This record gives sequence, C-alpha cells and structure tokens, in this order.
Amino acid sequence: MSHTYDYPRAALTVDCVVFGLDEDDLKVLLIQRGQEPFVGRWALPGGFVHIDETIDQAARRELHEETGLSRVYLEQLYTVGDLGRDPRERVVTVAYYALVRLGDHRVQAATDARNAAWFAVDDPPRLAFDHDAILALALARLQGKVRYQPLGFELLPPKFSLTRLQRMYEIILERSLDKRNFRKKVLSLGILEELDEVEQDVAHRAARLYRFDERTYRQLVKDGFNFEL
Amino acid sequence: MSHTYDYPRAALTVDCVVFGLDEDDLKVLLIQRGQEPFVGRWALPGGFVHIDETIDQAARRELHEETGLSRVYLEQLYTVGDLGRDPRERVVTVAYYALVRLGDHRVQAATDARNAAWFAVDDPPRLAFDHDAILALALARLQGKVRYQPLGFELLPPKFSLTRLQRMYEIILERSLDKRNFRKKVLSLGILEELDEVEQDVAHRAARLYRFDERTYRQLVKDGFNFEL
DNA sequence: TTGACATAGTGTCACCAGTACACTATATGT
DNA sequence: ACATATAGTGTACTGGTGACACTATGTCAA
Repeated sequence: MSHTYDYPRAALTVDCVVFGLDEDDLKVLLIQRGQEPFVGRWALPGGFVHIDETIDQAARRELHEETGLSRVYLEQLYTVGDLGRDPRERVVTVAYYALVRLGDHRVQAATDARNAAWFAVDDPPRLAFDHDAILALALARLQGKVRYQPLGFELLPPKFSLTRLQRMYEIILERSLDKRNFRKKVLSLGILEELDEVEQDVAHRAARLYRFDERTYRQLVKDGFNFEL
Repeated sequence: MSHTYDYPRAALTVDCVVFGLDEDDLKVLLIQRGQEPFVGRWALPGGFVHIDETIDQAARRELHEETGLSRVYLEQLYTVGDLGRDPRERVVTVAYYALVRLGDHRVQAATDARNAAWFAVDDPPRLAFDHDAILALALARLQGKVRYQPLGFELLPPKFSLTRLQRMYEIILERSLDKRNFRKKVLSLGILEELDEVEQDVAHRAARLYRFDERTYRQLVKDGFNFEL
C-alpha cells in the first residue's frame, strides 16, 4: 500500500544518544549499521516515527528494538533537518538523550543482527550521518544539566558510596572536585539517605552506602536548584 | 503533481513564539486564523516546512510571511508530535521562540489578510491546536534562560536606561528587584557602556543612557554565566 | 520663582556559600 | 603487626547576595 500527498514530505526519524556510566568513563551506546548508506559504520540507535505513535513513543520503541533497553530516562534534545544530512532523501530527525545505569542493562544484540556496543564518549568511532554533531550536542546538554539537576538517580545503582557519586560528577564535568567540599554540599541538599551498609569485597576500608530519597529528589528536580561545583 | 511513499508520513510544520517587550508587559505575537480548523482563533505564526529548506529557514520564512518580521533572534524550542493535535491529520511541529524589540518592528497585516497582533503573555486569548502549551513552554524557557544569559540585547532598543533594563528583568521574572543591588550586579558584568546621553522628554530627572558592549556581551553569552537575581 | 512631584542615583553592613587545604580512621592482605 | 589503600572529617578566608533609606535633579504648575 502506498500513500500520496500534494507536496513532498520529509521522512521523520528519531535518534537516541544513550549515556551510561562506567567505573571510570562516560559511555555512549552505538549500533553498527547493517545497510546502506554507511554500512558498517557506527551510528546512534534510531529509526522512523510511525504514523500512529508519538515521537517519544517512537524513541522508546526504537531504543528497545535496537538495543533491548527499556524504562530508561529519556528526554528530547534537538531536532535536526539540514538538507543532505541523509544521502537518500530529506530526513528530519528528533534527537533524544537517555541515561541508564550500566550495570542494570545487558545490551542485547539488536533484532536484526546489528551489533550494539558501548564506547567512551571522548573517543567515539566515526559515526554515520551527522551523528557526531548530535553526540556533541547531547554531551554539552548533559554537562549543562548536571549543574541544575542532580542526575545520580538515573545513572547510578540504587546503593552507592559518596566517592562513587563524586566520581560521576568528575567524569561528566571532566574535572576533579574536592572531596570535603563535595560531601558538604551534596549532603546539605538532603536528598541522600544514609544506609546501615558498607561496600563489600574491597581491599581497604569499606565506604558507607547511600541511596537517594526519591521524594526529596523529585521535588528538587521539579523546583530546579543550583548545583555548581 | 503528487508524491507517493511506501508508508504514511506526518506533515512537518514550524511554529514561532515571538516575544516582544512593551513598556510594562511581555507580549506575544499571534495571528488570527483565516481557515479551518479553528477559523477565527488566534494561533502562533507558523506553517509547513518545505522540502528544500532547513527547519530554521522555514521558521524565518513563515515568520516573515505572516508577520513581516525579519532578522530576529530565533532559537529552536521543542518538537511536539502528539496524535490528534491537528484534527485533520498527523502533524509534527518544531516550535521556535523569537525575541524582538517592539519599537523596531511594525507588525504588518499578514500576507493573506489574517490579522496579526500582540497580546500580553499572562492574558492570551484561547489558542488554536495545542498552542497554549507551546506558549507556556516558551515562557518557561525564557524565564530559565534569563538566569544564565543576558537577554537585553535582543529585547531592548540600542540605548536604554538602567531602570528600563531592570524593568525588563522584573517583567520576565515576574517579581520586583532591588534597585541598588540590580545596578551593582549588572554594572559589575562589564557589558554596559555608559553614554553621554540622557533620556529626552520626560517629566522628571532624566536617566543616563547605556548601550551594550557587543564584544563583551557576545563573549559572556558564549562562556555562559550566572545571573541570579 | 518657588514648591510639589517624580524618578535618578548612591553605600554599608550582615550573612552565607564557595573554596582551599591535610590529617586521622579503618579495613584488607601479607 | 605492618604496609597499603581508601574513607572520613573541620576550619578559616573570601567574595557575593540581600536588606535597607536618603539625596539629587529635572519638569511642571501655581
């Protein structure tokens, strides 16, 4: 079946920049293309928006189909529609970025046998289309966002040490932070709950574990706040 | 001539939220619809993205066609594509917001005899489609943006008094500011150039006029900065 | 010309948040 | 028990923020 319109129409797609936090790296999830154009190149997971789904739904669906990920934090980033960004035809894409806890999600081989893999954000392979630019944009947004929203909830496991949280900020912001000042500030926010638990299996003094107080956390996210570090 | 595709495609449009600064109000530019759906209702200026223009170009073109405005500050806001937001068919719209100096631009009657007019943002008429939501989003973005970027350049005439600038912030942020603290802070940024001129035709002591130092201003915008008030 | 008016323009002090900085505590492993 | 590796803790300085009230200068009308 085919569909006919009076004027030519651009194809509408979504692309997702999925960030994950490693022990000491910020990673991005890429898939290897199985078809032209750019066969074999790595690219952001994404695909066409169906006529009967919202753009958000399309992003979640594509992400799930291509990487097996679901229930991730997902936010719209930017819409790019430059001429010639896809050699085949006019394609406008709505870019999203997502945050996932790396431990949680085993990335599955994509449905159609394309590879999916994590790459360090500061050393990605050459990407298909204008996906380098989209990745750069997403990274900038993430670095901006971290200043006025506590992102830990989305990127860290449920229980974590303060050192782990600090490392998260250091990795995202790409600079080191003072331990005492960091702790003072983050504890003063009142979104951390101190647990009666410590790290296991470490070859040194074990760190106390914390978790986010979801109520306070959501409230803080809603109100916006200042988290300069 | 008609165009045929294997799968149905959404129509792609742009909509612009144009803000202007009045003596004592933040205004938004609306046009009155001349056709179904929503004939007679007010709506954001906008229209279809052509196949051979970028989305940004489309936004500028539509803005010019429908309101006569050109050379305005324009920034992409968000893309909305909920099902049923247009009763006719699936329409995805990329929303933009623009800032203009009200004095500069006489708003022309739109090309096709639709009315164009400014409305106070806090008391707009009922809008067509989901344009209320888009307007609310744009307003929130503007209020957020004012905290880390000095917006005066886009909204004020070339020469202005400090009181005028302060009123701009008060109008956008919807709260009053302390005169002395405001002056201290804004002057400390070093983006204002003191002129040897004062207001004319006022029935009281005339205020000294300033203008933005464009170099420093652009630099500051680029670096980002903190302008909590 | 003078007085009423309307807005311009100016400084200080208290408080809090951000920053720089170094040592002790506690667990493991040999 | 000792080496090692990381956890955990407090203080002093400084700069920015916020609260606050009076004088200066022009217009206009009586």
